[in-house]
Amino acid sequence: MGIHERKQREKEMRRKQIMEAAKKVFSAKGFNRATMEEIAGEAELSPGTIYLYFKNKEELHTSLSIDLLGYITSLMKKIINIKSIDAEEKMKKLKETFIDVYEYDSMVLINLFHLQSGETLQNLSEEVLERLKETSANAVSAITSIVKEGIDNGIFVEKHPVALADIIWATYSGVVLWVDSKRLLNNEKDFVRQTLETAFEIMLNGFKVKE
Amino acid sequence: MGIHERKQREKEMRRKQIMEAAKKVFSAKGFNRATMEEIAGEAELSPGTIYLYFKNKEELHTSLSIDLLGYITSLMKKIINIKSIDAEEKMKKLKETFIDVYEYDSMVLINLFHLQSGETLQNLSEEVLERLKETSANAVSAITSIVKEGIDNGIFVEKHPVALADIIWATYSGVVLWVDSKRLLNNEKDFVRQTLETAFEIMLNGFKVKE
Amino acid sequence: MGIHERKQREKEMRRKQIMEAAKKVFSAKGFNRATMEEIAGEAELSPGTIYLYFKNKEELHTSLSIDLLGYITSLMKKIINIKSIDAEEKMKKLKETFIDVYEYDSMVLINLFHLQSGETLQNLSEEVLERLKETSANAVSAITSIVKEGIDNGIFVEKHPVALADIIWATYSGVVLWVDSKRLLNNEKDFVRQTLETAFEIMLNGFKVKE
Amino acid sequence: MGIHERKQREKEMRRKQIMEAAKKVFSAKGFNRATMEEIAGEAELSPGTIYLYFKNKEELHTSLSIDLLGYITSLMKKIINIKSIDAEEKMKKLKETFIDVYEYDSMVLINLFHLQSGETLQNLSEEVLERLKETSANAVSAITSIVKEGIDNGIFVEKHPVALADIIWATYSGVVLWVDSKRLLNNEKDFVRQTLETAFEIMLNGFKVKE
DNA sequence: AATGAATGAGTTTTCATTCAT
DNA sequence: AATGAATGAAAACTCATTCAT
Repeated sequence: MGIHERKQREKEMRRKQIMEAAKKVFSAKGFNRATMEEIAGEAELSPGTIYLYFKNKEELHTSLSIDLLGYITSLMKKIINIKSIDAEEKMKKLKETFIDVYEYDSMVLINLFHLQSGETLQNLSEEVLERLKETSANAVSAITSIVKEGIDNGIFVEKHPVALADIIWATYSGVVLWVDSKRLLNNEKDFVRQTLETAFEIMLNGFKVKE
Repeated sequence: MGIHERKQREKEMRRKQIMEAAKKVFSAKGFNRATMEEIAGEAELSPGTIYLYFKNKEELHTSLSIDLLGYITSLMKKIINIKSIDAEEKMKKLKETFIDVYEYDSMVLINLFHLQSGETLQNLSEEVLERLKETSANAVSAITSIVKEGIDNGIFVEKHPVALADIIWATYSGVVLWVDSKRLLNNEKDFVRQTLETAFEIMLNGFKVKE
Repeated sequence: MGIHERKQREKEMRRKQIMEAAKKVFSAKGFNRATMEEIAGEAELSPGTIYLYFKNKEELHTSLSIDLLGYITSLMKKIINIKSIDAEEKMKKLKETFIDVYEYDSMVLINLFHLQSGETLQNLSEEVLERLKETSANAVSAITSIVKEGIDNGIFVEKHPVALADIIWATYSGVVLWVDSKRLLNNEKDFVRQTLETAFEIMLNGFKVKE
Repeated sequence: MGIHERKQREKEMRRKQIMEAAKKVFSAKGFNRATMEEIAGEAELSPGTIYLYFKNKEELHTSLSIDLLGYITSLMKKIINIKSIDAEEKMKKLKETFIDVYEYDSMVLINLFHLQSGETLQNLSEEVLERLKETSANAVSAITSIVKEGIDNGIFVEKHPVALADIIWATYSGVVLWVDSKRLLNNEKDFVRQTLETAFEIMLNGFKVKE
């Protein structure tokens, strides 16, 4: 391993370290009330250092989302590549993946869905926006390919695959946000898992061609 | 009309006037970048006056959402009370209402769905939080009653009515936010209408008991 | 009683009513955190009405002090006029009066002594300042006359009567403020009475010519 | 000198620089009319910087008082430690010290005595309040030790030493405030020095056991 | 590369006071 | 005389970001 590679790797580790700290603080305080100083403290670095790795607060925040989005997409790609099961089975696995991700990192997932806001998007740099678009498009296209397979095989109703993929994704984000807000408003238990289960069951049922 | 009633009415009009101005400014700038001074200017009032009618910026913002939520609920109640149609028809009308509301006031609707965030909820006064909870519960209970009718009549699958109502609402908010963010990210056209159409069609299909 | 006199009397009563309310609120909140609106509420009047009777907040506050100062002076004058006792006895009665006043209305008395601050004095109108000066001078002159009698009769040491009167007054205010602050700082019991007793005893002892 | 020590020293100097500026502005304008911006300007710093060193306006103000109080106490401790003189002589030196301090920094001294107000005390942080209590207790205890010596040696009357110390301190603050207010009210000359001289003479006379 | 002290623009909010009714 | 809605100036304070070291 050359000296350059080691430097590169160290740099990458420092980035992760900052993101890990940011995740904690954003989760605890929300975007507005989290301060760069606190994130720096959590990462055991100085505020100035964070700016060597991230252009600004907004982009640090968005980076967390992009990361998670990429991770979800990678999981979905694995599902797509399974040869032995059909689209309906893949949809079921998709549902399970969604639930796993929620349970693994609910706060960042919630942030990710909140990112879908004009106010936030307008403040991002061209570059990060580009990365976000790309990662987002990848996620949708992964879902799309599953849906397409279902339509091609005559299992799913004939709707445009992208439209169906959007609906899957929208339902995912909608359920996560909605049930979370019910939890906050009414001190209810966390019903995201059950609600996602039901939502995807209904959706899958709705997708299927009726004989 | 007594003097007291006139005063009361004037007061109510002033509130509306402020909310109208706030709606404009929040829509144009988003919550954070909107300033109370600008809202005051838009309402042709002084900043101090706003504070006679709303405790703070957060609550002014939330009031817009509560209002819209109450409006949606009132529309849903009308649908519920139609005697001549069954639950499936009512669901279709619900979808149409949702689309109408989106087209009538998309910005406030988007705000409403963004309200579902811990950061925002934590800053509200007990009183406004209570009003929000109540209005929100009313909305869900309206949907629930339609769903319940469908289940009772053997048209819809036997799932808990509240769960299904949550899914309807979550899908509504998810689609609105998701398609809006796609529009912002990719400069796409506004596909909310079509996507809602499809989403509700799929959902309705998924709700129905198969013979 | 003519109509004019009745009006006059009503006006005076309204003033008292406002001052009574102001006393409560200033005592509870301190000058800065007391608001005119709260005082108005306490007096069951509107804010505007207060301004018909007092030029501004500062003067309303000062009026309370002037009133109390005038009351103390009237008590002192009674003592002066007692023919049957000598200056030493009068000093003792003075001490008792001071203690009584403290116990009757400690908050206003504390305010009165805090009034001795450049910041406050600079904001008063010429007229109220004049009344304050006059009332204050009356108070000192009452004490002075007792001291003078003592010096003239050879009971008290030969110091200038005004200087001694100042010291009496300063000690009174100093003890009241100091012991009150100790009470606030250390949650001590209220030792003003005992401390005043001792202070005046020491002072009287110090005043007396030694044989 | 290590790098850490130099940093520490620089930090301390910056604090002093801010306090020096604050002293000027508070003296000229009084607490309420002084603005943080003006203090910052006077210190040739930005407003934000002040908040790196002092939590808020209130605490910056109180810090000035605590400093002076600590200084007075250190002077008193020196007096206590003089072996060659008795309590009566020490009391005389105490008086001189009090006068010196007044002449050295009358505005801060006046502020210090005004600090004795519930309104102010209630806004301080636990930490600063603690420091104030401690410094204040030290001051009283210094005086107490002188008084105690006098009582033990049979020179002073048998009163409780703390009570006598309170009276000394109360008289000091009372005279300073009272004479200052007379100066403001009546444009009189500054008679604090003379009045303090007389007050302490009287008090000392009063303290002494009569043969 | 890392630091962290300093910046200073920017905004909410308060409340004494006024004045049309 | 009384009201009380409206005013609007005024200021404390925060915190993302910079840059000299």
